[in-house]
Amino acid sequence: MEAVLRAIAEPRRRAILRLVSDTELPAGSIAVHFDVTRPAISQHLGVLKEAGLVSERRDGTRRLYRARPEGLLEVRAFLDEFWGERLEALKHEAEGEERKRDGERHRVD
Amino acid sequence: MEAVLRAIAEPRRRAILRLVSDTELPAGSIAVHFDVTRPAISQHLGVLKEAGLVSERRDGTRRLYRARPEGLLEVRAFLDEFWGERLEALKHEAEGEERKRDGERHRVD
DNA sequence: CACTTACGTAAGTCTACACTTACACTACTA
DNA sequence: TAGTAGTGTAAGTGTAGACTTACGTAAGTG
Repeated sequence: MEAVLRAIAEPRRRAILRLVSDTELPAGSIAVHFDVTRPAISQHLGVLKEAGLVSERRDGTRRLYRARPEGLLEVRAFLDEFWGERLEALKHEAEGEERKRDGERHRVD
Repeated sequence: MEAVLRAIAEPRRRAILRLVSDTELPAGSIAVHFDVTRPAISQHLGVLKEAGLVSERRDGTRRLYRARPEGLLEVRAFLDEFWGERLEALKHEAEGEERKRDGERHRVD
């Protein structure tokens, strides 16, 4: 739980997660999207993997990374734990407000 | 968003949030639950307030804190953003597994 | 007006961490 | 086998942050 939260608290790591959320990518391809060095990204990937937020698969000399949505389940559980019902209510309120304001259609789960 | 995640990444601050999740408490009463000094807790409360996760109300010399569930909406939104449907599916799977395993009844939202 | 209560804030310390450069390693290729 | 591509790891640096003690401050109380 703590590892997951600390992992996603870092903006660069959230960006990495977005990159591999629906595509499997080698470390190098991920690194080129950022203005920090490749080893820095490698370390971020290590943190994400340690937290269970990405999986690693080897293909020759490359290492392919992909997001592991299950890793976020405990965060979801934390949110539901003591604020579940209240958050649900607030979410629907917010969506209602938004609908009123801009007429956009929203998913209601 | 980042402020919120950084705030809840710290275990002590999550504990504080639990304390004031359904009760309004003065800073001192919160501090006695922990083995760190009162100023440390005061600083944690400052971080939580800055992140919008607690509200502060003054009553004489005391400051009463209460959790602000709305502060977690953006985290909820982050989870839904690119993993919404997948997480939903996984959650129901997990609940199904649990039900099979221990026979407990679970809320299905 | 002193004094106390209930706090926040300042300043300093120690550790965690995001980053860098340099190096090691593994798999493939001529 | 030598060389190259793709990557992790080691070691060092600078900064953020969680903590401490000491002090400041606003609101009640004799």
